[in-house]
Formats: sequence, structure tokens, C-alpha cells
Amino acid sequence: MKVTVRQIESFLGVAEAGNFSRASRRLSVAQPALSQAVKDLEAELGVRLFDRTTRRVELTEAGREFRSSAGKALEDLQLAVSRTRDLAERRRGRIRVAAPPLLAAVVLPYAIAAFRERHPGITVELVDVGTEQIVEAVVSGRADCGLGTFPPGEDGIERVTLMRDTLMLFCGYQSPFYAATTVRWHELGGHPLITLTRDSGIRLLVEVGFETVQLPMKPAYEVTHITTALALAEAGLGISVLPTYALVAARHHKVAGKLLVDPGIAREVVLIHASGRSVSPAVSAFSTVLRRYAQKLTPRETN
Amino acid sequence: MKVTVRQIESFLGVAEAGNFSRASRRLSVAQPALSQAVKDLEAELGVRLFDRTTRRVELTEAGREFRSSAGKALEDLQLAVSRTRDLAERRRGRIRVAAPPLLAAVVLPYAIAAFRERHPGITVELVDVGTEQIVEAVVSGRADCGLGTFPPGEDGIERVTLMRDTLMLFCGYQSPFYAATTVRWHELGGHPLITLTRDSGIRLLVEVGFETVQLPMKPAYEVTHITTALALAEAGLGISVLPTYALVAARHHKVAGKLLVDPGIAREVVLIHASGRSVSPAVSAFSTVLRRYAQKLTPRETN
DNA sequence: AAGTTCCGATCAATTAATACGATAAATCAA
DNA sequence: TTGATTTATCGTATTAATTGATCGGAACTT
Repeated sequence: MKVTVRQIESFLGVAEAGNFSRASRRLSVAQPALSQAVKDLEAELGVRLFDRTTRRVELTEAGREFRSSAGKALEDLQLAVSRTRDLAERRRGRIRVAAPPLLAAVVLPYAIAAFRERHPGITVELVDVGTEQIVEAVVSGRADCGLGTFPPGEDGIERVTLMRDTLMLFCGYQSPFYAATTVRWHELGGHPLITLTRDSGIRLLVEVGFETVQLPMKPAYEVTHITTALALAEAGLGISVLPTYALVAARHHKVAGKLLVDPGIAREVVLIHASGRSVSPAVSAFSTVLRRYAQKLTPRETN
Repeated sequence: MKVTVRQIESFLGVAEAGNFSRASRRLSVAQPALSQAVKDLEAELGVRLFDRTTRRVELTEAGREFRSSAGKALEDLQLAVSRTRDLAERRRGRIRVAAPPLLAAVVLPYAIAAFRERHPGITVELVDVGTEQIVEAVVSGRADCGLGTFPPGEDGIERVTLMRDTLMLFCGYQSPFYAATTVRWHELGGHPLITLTRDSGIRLLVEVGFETVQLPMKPAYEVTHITTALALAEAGLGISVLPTYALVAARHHKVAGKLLVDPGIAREVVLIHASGRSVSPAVSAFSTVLRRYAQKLTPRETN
């Protein structure tokens, strides 16, 4: 036979109550069960833990010593259990998110704010890597999940679509496009263009767009941040082609976002996590919040 | 259901082995038992502890965290168990012995030395109290056991007879008694007497002896320690009436111990411990050693 | 001192938990 | 694809735990 948690709980209960019957009520077990459990524990330890007559129950010296050490150990164990339950119930945890700079700067702050409100015990860390390293970071375990657009067929990751991200035209109120509902790519010719720098995934898509309508792309300005691009557009210094999620940042600028068609260029923003590894409760909660948040970002202009 | 020690041991075993089958061999259980135990534990915690396929088993993040905290708690628990077993098996412990000064000085040092050889892990403390307070010290719990001679009918104590202690005459080689086998009380008249001080229990018995044969007791010397009395006797300064156990101390002196008869005055030296309270393993071991040691002290001169 | 009242230990029967063996399902390697 | 290996599942048997009833002993009351 071996020492069990129940035996120790029984022992501690009796020691606390100083009385088998009272302890049996507190622990919601039958009194013989306690007698038996304590007896078994004593047999296992080879020593009497209580001096008991039918009227008095008190700890022996061995009992006192065992009570303090075993009681502490049991508390530690229960703490370990309850902390793990906290993980399971999303009261605690940590998420490391790998995201490309633009998403990290534009979408994530709002999403994280919403997430923290729902799950204040879970900390979110941003893993700052370049766009190409996101998959690697997730597969290697340096990040728990990743955001972005990835070519299909990547190995070792699972993907969840967050939103369909369409290229849009952003312009200030001075712009001739300001009144339009939709804008066609070939109309962009001749207007001063504000683009993102070459290391951005968006920039590539914009180049594809211009190529498709066979217009030369001559950036008037090259900026790193979407907000900079929006500020320049607001100031009437040019127009900019940006992803849908720039709308979030555009709320604080006097700029309008117009659907860009012919061709409509879209990509999927997905959340990825390593396949094989189980999804931690924290990540699954984060995924839920992100999906919900992404729905709110879906452009109303498409309807 | 509740978290059990077995579940955690199963979990730790699998985590260590990295493999259910190997762990089942190490833990000497069937493999399905491990599957079940881990499954139950996961259900209890609400979280997956292993990412497992049929080929690979590795800890999840929650599993790693739980492993370190629960593992440590379980170790503490097992340490508590094994330390309590040490108590039971007399590898560890503490005894507080209350004994009157003479017994403490003459008998106990040897007895304790013998005891320490047998039970090196158990420490023996001497509770230094006057003869009258020994019972009280044991009953109150300040001492685990007591030595001495006590009037019958004391309440709340159990007694174990260690030895029958007879008054003997101790004299140096110059003494006319040195060649005798037994000595009678009335022969003592006129010889210079070395006695113990009045606070000794022995002194009382000696006085009883002299009264019985109606001789006046005129101490030539009053000393505190038995060894002093023996030294004086060795120097030929007088004779001394001492208990049997003074023979132990007499081995280092050139003195002889003679049976004193007419009347033979004896008392029982007993070991006492509190009734009601259980006897700790250490005390019972001490009692055993003391009894054995006391047998060796039984005077050969009585035969 | 005798009766009363608690309280822990024990008993017997039921119920729940656990283990085991056999087998199915899944994965990786050749 | 096959073969080997490993985990999960299922049914059965064994073991342990729980329960209610009862016994026996200690302290309090009268």
C-alpha cells in the first residue's frame, strides 16, 4: 500500500478538528472512513500519529512533525493544481505572438487591449521578427502563434483565417477620389503616390497592382509606418494604397478609404500555430478574441 | 474525482521516461494504467499535459509548469513520509530523560553511550530536575521518560522496572571489611562514615539502615558526588554505604563493594513515562537499552 | 458507584476505483 | 504500402473505499 492524498487529508482534517466525528462532517465523509484512513496512514508510516481514547484525540510527537511537513507539502501540491487550473481556465498564462511590423503596429494594439479586458491574467508578448521569420518562430516554439499572410503549403503549422484583407486607396479630402465609392487601378496614374518601404509585404502587392494595369509605379514618398502614410495623405501630399486594416488607423485622420478594383487584390490574414503541439488555453482564447475583432474590421465598403 | 498521488507519480514517470511504455516498466504497472492515470489527471486539471502521438510524447507548457511545481511538492511529501519513517525505525529522534543527579551522573553516561552506539541518530537530552520533580516533568511532557525510585500509586505514569538496587558497603583496601564477603549493618558502628548530602535519596535509605540496627549515624564526611565518596574511601578515610550502581563508578577506584545485610535494604529503579501518551519509538528503544544495561549492573555479590 | 452519553473502532455489504490483458488505431520507417 | 512500435480503448476481475449498524470504552452526572 502507499500513502495517498486522501489519507493525508483525513489526517490533517482530524488533527485540525481534534476529533474524528467533527472532521468527518467537515470533510463530508463517513467517520469510519477517517478511522480507516488514519489507521492505514499510521501503518504506512510505522508510527502512531494520534494518541486517542474515545474521549480525547491529540497528536503524538511524530504526528506533530508529520503534520507540519506533510501539511505544507500538500498545500504546495494543491497550489500547483490550482495554478494549472488557472492556466486551463484562462485566468493566467502567457502568449508570445509573432507578427509583421505593420500588423503589430496597427491591428494588434487594439486587439490586445480587447483581449486584456477579457483575460486580465494573461500576458501578451510581441515577438519582434521580420515577416519571413514568423513561420520559423512559431514552428521552433519561440512564439506560440503568428499573424500574417503566408503562402499555402507551409509545413508544421495550422492556420485559422482571421480576415480577408483587400487593398484600398486612401486619400485626403482634397483628393479628386475623395467623393468616389470605388476606384479602379488605372485611374491612379499620374497621382503622387505614397508607398511603404520595400520590406513590407503590402508594397509587393501594390507593385503587382500597378503591373496588372501596366502603369509605372513612381513613389512620391516612401514611408515605414502606415500612420505616416495616412498623415501624408491627409495633408494632401498624395494618395496611398494600403490594406483594409489601415482603416483602423485612419479613424484618427481625415482620410477616406476607397475600394480598389480592377483588379481587386486581396490576401488572407491568418493566425498560425505549430501543428503537433497542443494549443494552449491562452492562445485559443487569444484566437477567439482576434477572430471577433477581425470581423469588425471587415470593410463595410465591400457591400 | 480528485488528484491522487498515483496520478502525479504516473505523470512524472511518463514525463521522465518520455514514453508511456518505458515508464510503465519503470513504475511496474501496466501501460494502460498510465494512460488512464494521465488522462484522469488531465481531466482533473482541465488541461492537456502531454502532446502525444503514438510516436512522440512531450510535455505541453502547462505540463512543464505542473511538472516542476507538483514534482517538488511530491518530493517534499515523500521526504516528510521518509522522515517520519525514520522516527519509527529509530534512525532519528530525541529523548528527554529526567533523572535524579546520582543516576544521571553514574548510570546514564554509560547507558547513553551504549544507546548512542546502537542508535546514532537519536539525541538524548538530560532534563535536570530535582528528584521530586521527575514525575511532574514526565506527566507534564517536559520529559519523555524519567528514571528513579518512586512511591507506588503515582497517577498518570507507567513504570518499567530496570533493576533492583541494594545498598552496599564500599571500602578501600586498608579497611578491615575489605576481605569480607558480606557485612552486617551493626558492624559499621565506630567506623568513619562517608555519606551523601541530605538531598540525596540514598542518604535517606542509609539513615533507615542505621536506625534499624539502632546505631547513631555520625558522618565523618558529607559529599555530593558518588565518585567523591569512592575516592575518599579509596584513600582510607572511611567507609561509605552506596547503591549497587555505584559499582560502575567503583571500577576506576581501588575500592570493594560488599553486600550489606541485616537488614538488606533495596529499592527498585524504574523507568517511567506518561500513561495516555504513546511511547515514542525512540523512548522504547532507550528503554530496551536501559533494561539490558541494568541487567549487567545487577550485583554478582548477591549470589 | 452506577448509569448515561459520547466517541472511536470494527463489521458486513455495497459501490466505486483501479489494474490488467487483449485489441484497436495511429504513426513513422523502410 | 507494409511492418514495427506505441498509445488508446474495452471488458473483466480485483482491490479499495464508503456506508450504516454495532460494539466497547472513557468521562460526566447523579
